[in-house]
Amino acid sequence: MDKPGAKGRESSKERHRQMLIDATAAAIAEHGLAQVSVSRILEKTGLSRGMINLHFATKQKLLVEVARHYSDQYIGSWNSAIAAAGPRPEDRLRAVIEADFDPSVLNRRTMAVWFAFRGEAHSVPDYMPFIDSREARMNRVIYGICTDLCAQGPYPDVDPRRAANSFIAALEGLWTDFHLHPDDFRREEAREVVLEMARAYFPRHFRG
Amino acid sequence: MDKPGAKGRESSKERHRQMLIDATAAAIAEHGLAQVSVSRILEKTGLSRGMINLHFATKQKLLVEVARHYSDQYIGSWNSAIAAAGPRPEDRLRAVIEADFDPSVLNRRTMAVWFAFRGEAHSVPDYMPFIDSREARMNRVIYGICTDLCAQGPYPDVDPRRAANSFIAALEGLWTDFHLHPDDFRREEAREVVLEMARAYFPRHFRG
Amino acid sequence: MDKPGAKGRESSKERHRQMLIDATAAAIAEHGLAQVSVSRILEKTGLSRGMINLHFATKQKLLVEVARHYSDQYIGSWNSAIAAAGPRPEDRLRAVIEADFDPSVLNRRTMAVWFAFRGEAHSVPDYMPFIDSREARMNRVIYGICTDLCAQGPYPDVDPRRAANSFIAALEGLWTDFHLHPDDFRREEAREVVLEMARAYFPRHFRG
Amino acid sequence: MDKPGAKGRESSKERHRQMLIDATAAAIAEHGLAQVSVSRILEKTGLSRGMINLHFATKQKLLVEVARHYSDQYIGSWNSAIAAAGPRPEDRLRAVIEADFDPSVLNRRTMAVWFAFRGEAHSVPDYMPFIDSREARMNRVIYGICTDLCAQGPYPDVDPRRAANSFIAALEGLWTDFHLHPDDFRREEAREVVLEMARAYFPRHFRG
DNA sequence: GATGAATGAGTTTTCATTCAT
DNA sequence: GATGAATGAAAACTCATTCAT
Repeated sequence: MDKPGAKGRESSKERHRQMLIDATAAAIAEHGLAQVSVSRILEKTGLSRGMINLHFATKQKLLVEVARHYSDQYIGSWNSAIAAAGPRPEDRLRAVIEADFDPSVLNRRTMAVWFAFRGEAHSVPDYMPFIDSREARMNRVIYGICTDLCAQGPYPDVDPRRAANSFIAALEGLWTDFHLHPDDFRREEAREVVLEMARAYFPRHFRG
Repeated sequence: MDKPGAKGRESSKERHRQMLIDATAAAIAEHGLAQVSVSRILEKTGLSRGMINLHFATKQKLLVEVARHYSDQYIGSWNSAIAAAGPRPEDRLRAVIEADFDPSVLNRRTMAVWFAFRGEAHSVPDYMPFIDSREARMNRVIYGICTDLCAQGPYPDVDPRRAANSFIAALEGLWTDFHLHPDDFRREEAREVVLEMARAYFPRHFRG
Repeated sequence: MDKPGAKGRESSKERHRQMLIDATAAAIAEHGLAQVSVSRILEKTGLSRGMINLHFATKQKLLVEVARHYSDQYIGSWNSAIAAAGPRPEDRLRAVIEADFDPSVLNRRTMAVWFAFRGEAHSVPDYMPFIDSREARMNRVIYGICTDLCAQGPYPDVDPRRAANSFIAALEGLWTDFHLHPDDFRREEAREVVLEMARAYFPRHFRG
Repeated sequence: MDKPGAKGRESSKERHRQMLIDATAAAIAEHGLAQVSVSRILEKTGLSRGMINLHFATKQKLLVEVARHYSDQYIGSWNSAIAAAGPRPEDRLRAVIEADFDPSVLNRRTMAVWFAFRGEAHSVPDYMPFIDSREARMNRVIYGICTDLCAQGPYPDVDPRRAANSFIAALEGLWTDFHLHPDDFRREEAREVVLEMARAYFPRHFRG
């Protein structure tokens, strides 16, 4: 169908694209978004100067693709985790916590990228969709879980909306903690913190 | 003691310094840290080109002073809130929550500055002390509160360390929420979210 | 072996590099080293602003390359002159004198460059090697010549070390004379001055 | 005649003037003429920023005054040396040599200043008179000495004009040697080099 | 598709000079 | 006379982008 060699070229194109996205994330983690330059990205790849403009037209569009890439990856692993968890709300909450602290997501580079784009989200609106996607998804799923838990209660004093918000905020805050102090962060302890929150709100579901 | 006129000059010097810090914060909020340039800062002040280098030597040092300024301000208002709260742990926790959601701290510009510097904290280590100061203070105070509450319990299922971490994380996460969606943020509701957490952990202190 | 077109690009790169070195020397001669600016260099070439940083990274490194260039050129013509002179010390001394007063070396621009870098040699140590190379070479060769002449003497009153130093100093001093008063300088007369010195020290070799 | 205190002010004015000239020379020696800035001069004196413009109107005029100062000083010590030497040409030549190698003249700072201004002499014509003054004076005096020596000869092979030029050039060249390698320079040996030249030209006067 | 030399707008910084105090 | 904050032109350098090869 394609000309001979076309597939090889196609895949080298895709490979270059991916190299550039990885190198950009690395450069953000190493130098900070404000100090990322085309040269710094390229020196991590060995590719030629024109490459970014060839594949992404502008540096700014490459940055947007980086945001998209990490967002997609996060959403993907989240979806898998939820899908694998089964229907019980307590299992789903555990899955969500697990997913958020998984090293494939919660690692230095990913957090560096995530926090970098958040810092600029208002001034570069192109980044917003990829930041929002996390928030939206989380909101929906965790609110659903809390509603289910309350329904199975009785937890007369728990408002599912507020409980959901506190879980979301705590997960968010623990990411921040990791980002700022990755060396002191204890992943298992962080999970326990959120599970203990769950126990405080929903003792019947999380042992009581 | 001063030469005549020295006072007028002195105070205008200090005024200009402050103008530059304010303008820089405004520029960060408006354009993002990566897009802040000397020109953009100055056009907000009407001051002359050499001014930043005269007062701060370099743009980078001005940025550090901005970080310092917002950190100092935050710590100051926190300290006042705690000091005013009296000894009871439940009052102190309420004061802390109140302080963190006070519009003098939780507003667009301050959050923009806060999140901007966090994004670069690893690549520009000069920012770290001013970011860390918040974490350290919070940790100490909130852990103290939780310890007191547990001591006055009985809350056999609550670990004060973990409870403290979840409060810290939730406060942090709600700041993030404000930063990303200031238009949707409901300040009063956010306070309620944290108070409901408090009620879940410490029902006897926060009414049950 | 090269990609098509690479050769054309390559050679134009080298040509631009050379243009910048030439233009810098011209600017030094015209404005003085202290007044040489990137703009002044570029306006002599018609090249674009980024060119100096592209080819030399910094203006300072370009200046070092200018020093290297003139040093290399001087050493080269000196070596040829010595090589062509044959073994007899009187011929070699004549060749050395000839080389030092040759218009390819002793001309306004070259002297301007030479004296400019000497003026800064202590404060910009990068210049030193290129200034020293002249001194070292001269010392070695002229001392050798004087030793040979003395050996073929008898010149009981001549110390070859001192004679060599006086020739070196005189050649140096006549360069200075040219540099300061190029319009009054008489090249042929300058040669005669040194030859008469030679005759005073070594009458048997330089006719008596 | 003056108001009381006027003399004190007068002399403080003169003292400041002199401090600035000294500091400028020090800055030239330390940083090179091209790197001398008003700030660098002032930080050596502790004087206030406006001082240079107050005393010399512009930095450029201060530099000219530095050139004048060192020229005046050189000419002065030369004149004393000649005046003290008596009428005999061989004594006068000895005095001239002595004067040129005297540490009050031949020292790092003075040479740094001297060579710095020479480097810029063509591009800043204001420096020229102070550089030329040395050449002119030397020429006249040394030519006179050589003429006298020849007249008292017989030195049938010596042309007094050329002999004079070679002495001037050698003195010049030995200054250059000192400037470039002050650590290796042996003052006494340098004097001997010139005296041996004298002996070669004028054996009857300089013992043979 | 790929390269990397070239461009030039825009950046930060320096610095001689001015001038209100 | 003396001060030093302020100015703004000009400096060096950075860098995303272009485009001939």
